[in-house]
Amino acid sequence: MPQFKVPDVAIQRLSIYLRALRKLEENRILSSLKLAELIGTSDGQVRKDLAYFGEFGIPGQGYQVKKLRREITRILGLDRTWKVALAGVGKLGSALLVYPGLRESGFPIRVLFDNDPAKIGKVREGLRIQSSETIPQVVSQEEIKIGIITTPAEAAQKVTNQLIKGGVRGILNFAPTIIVHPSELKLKNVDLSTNLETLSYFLK
Amino acid sequence: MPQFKVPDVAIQRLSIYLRALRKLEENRILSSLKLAELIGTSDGQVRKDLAYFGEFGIPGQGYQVKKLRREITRILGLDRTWKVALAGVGKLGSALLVYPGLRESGFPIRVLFDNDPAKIGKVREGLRIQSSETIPQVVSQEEIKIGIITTPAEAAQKVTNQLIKGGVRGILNFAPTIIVHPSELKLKNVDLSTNLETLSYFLK
DNA sequence: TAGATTGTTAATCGATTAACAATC
DNA sequence: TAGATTGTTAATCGATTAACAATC
Repeated sequence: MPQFKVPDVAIQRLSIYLRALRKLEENRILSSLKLAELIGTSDGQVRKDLAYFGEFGIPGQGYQVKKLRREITRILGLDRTWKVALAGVGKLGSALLVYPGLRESGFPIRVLFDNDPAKIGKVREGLRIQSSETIPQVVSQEEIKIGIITTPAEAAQKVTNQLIKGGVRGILNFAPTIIVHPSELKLKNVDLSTNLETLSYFLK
Repeated sequence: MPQFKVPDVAIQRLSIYLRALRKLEENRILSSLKLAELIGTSDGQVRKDLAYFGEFGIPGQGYQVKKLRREITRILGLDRTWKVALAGVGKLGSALLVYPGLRESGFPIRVLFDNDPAKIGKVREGLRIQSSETIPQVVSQEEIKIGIITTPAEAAQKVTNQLIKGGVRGILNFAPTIIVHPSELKLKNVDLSTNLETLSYFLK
């Protein structure tokens, strides 16, 4: 593992390389160029991204799919399960809850929070919806490190603070708002309206 | 409007500036530094982003909220409505369909497509689900320029090709797969698993 | 006028691309 | 050995930050 900082975009590409590798025959060998073509980047970019973490290929030959898959899985920390807390069980939250992809990729949702009294106590997918007030205790007790926020924009900041209090270190935020946070927290925003507005600009 | 290329990230920030401006009193004047603080960037960055498109401030004073709001709205092409086609009416697609934010921000979903015979013909939110086979005709007839893809990964490429055939020029893709596309198409990927896997790396 | 803040240029930083010696 | 492809260094490109003259 490198001491220096690896750019965020490089990590994102590792995740995409891994997705491509999963579709390939285990015993196959492929070159950086072939892998690059599969995902629409350059061979140099592939080698550069991998070089941050070590030497995984054979000069003159290429990379063994099985080995590369295993290495990237390890680099990304995907050789384990990360329990997830979901805050905000509205339409979008419910969609994520029943989406099998989360569990399949090792990020099972294990606790649900909402601040609507009408929802608290209800059971969804076998999980009881709990009051947002209890976030710090529950999250800390369950040793959850990742949160997904699907609350309305107004609630996102408070929920973030509570998740942090409970020991969460990474958050995926779907609420369309800027969240103030300490640098120790890794926050990724998934911003629907910003994406659409960017499209609008380019179509104009 | 500038002839040269404006970086994608700058456009994204304009969208975020606009969101902050919408919350402020119309007649207020604020400095680039104040705006920057609201969204967590630097004053220089704000001025640089705006400078791509013109001069909107008063030296020594700052920016009038009302005017800046209007200008950014115009720059992003948000002074109109963009009809949207939704392909894939599963859990995620349904969540987006009932999400009021899309209509409110000027991107109303107007046509639904799915390739599941059990769904075709059903009505959701007043819209009849149509066969994916009819995408080119329907999209072209309705003059739709933006598509949202919430199909399984396997269907995304075909649906993209059909949307392009119908005249769509911008796509927001939620399917976890690489989509091959001509450079005339503006494609934005919203990739849940890549986001989570990036979190995993940083928490490890 | 003095103080504040813009618009813009120059300096810095960081990521991507090109190129090639080393290696199988 | 000849051909292919890696790992890595140097060159290029592009975006961010710093700094300041112009302006209200």
